[in-house]
Amino acid sequence: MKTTTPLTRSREDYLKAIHTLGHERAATVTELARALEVSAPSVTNMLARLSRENLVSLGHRGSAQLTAEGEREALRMVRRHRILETFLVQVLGLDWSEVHEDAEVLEHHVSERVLDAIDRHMQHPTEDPHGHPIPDRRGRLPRRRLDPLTGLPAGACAVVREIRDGDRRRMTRWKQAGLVPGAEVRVADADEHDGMFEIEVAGRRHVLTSQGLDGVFVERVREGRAS
Amino acid sequence: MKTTTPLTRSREDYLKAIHTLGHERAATVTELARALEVSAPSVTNMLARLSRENLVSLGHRGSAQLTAEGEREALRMVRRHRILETFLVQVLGLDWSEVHEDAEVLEHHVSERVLDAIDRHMQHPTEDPHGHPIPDRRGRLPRRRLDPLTGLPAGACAVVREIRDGDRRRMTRWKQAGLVPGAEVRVADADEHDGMFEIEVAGRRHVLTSQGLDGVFVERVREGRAS
DNA sequence: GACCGGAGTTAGCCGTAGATAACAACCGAC
DNA sequence: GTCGGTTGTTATCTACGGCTAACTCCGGTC
Repeated sequence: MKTTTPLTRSREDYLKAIHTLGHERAATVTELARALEVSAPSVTNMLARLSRENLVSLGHRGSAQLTAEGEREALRMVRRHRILETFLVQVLGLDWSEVHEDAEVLEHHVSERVLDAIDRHMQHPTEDPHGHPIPDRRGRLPRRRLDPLTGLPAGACAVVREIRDGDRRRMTRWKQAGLVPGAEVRVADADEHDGMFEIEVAGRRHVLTSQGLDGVFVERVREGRAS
Repeated sequence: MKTTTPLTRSREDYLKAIHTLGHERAATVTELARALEVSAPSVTNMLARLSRENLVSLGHRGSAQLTAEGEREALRMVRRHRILETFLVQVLGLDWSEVHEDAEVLEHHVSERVLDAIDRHMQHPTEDPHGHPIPDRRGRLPRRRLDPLTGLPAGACAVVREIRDGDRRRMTRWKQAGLVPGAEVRVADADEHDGMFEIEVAGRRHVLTSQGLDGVFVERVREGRAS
């Protein structure tokens, strides 16, 4: 085993992107280029390096899958990112819709020591402000079964569990509507034809398109407590 | 005025080094090479760039002095560094003898927004854990007149004000001896010939060489309160 | 005033990680 | 089965910020 050189920022970004894109499946060059905002040749190039370094294994038509080691590194980054986001919101009082970019930078530069101190300071949180579970030090992540809010039938009740990082404006809108992790929602009306969605959060009604709700994940609840 | 590209990490390091080396005078290539742990040609090279960008002005034999703009940037980095060190110690509970390296990295990567939040969280501290004053947002720094502890005559009393970042082992030793900002010291004996120094801190006596005390700065106090 | 040594510079190289342009390979449609 | 568009690759270039080797330049000493 060679002396492990610390990963560069770029590598860490690629590994994380492959991880989030490739849940169970492999990530293609084009997907990665879009996700990382680089050109396709740059991706091919970097994938070749990561493959040489045994962090990814290349599949059909250049698609990439993480090796065990790559997966470990990716989860390490996910952990760092989520701890930092939680910190920025809980301790520094920043807004959860705007901390993503900062965490994105800091996750690459905070030392293990400082990260641990931050984690300790917050008493080892298990969820970030968007509701995502934080992997433990060994990279283990509780597997949950969540449904996209837009998949629920009219009348269903659920608790919001995760807001998957998307566009900031959308997140702000959701937040204003009360769609934050932990909130109870009732689907008042779901029209499959035109994609209109009427939901009730904390007693208030909101009408949104199902596109506009893409990224909100919930856990269904049996009985409807909201009216 | 051209659209200001943000400085790179390297440039920020050079500016800071020139600032700390060149108190009133210019910094030479060799000094910078040593301080930044790079080769002399690298320094010449970077100084040429910084000069082109109007951040430093070159003097006799390549020596560098900060321009007004360079000075502003350097003080910006000093401010960031000190705020971060204070944060690491006060909020995260890390040890003041070991936070330097972390602050050194983070000062380049923390966004203005996060830095402000940190500053706010600590209620705008004016001194870092080593006693150094923190420049305000406009880069102003209270000018103080401090004396090196080793410059005091036998019998003199003083309050420790600054510990200038040196070697970690030395800092730890000083800390164990009680030589921290705010501590009162009495010089029990100062032998100019052999450089032996006997000091009294918090009632305990310590014998050190004047070399071993280089970096401790104090403010003299008239009457000796310690016995 | 010649010479030596240290300080600085010049020339040319390396690795990282991007980019574009041009080519190849594959897939689906017809 | 051929064609067109999508997808990926190759070749080559760029910028940054390092490096070494080999020079020049300057300040003193003898």
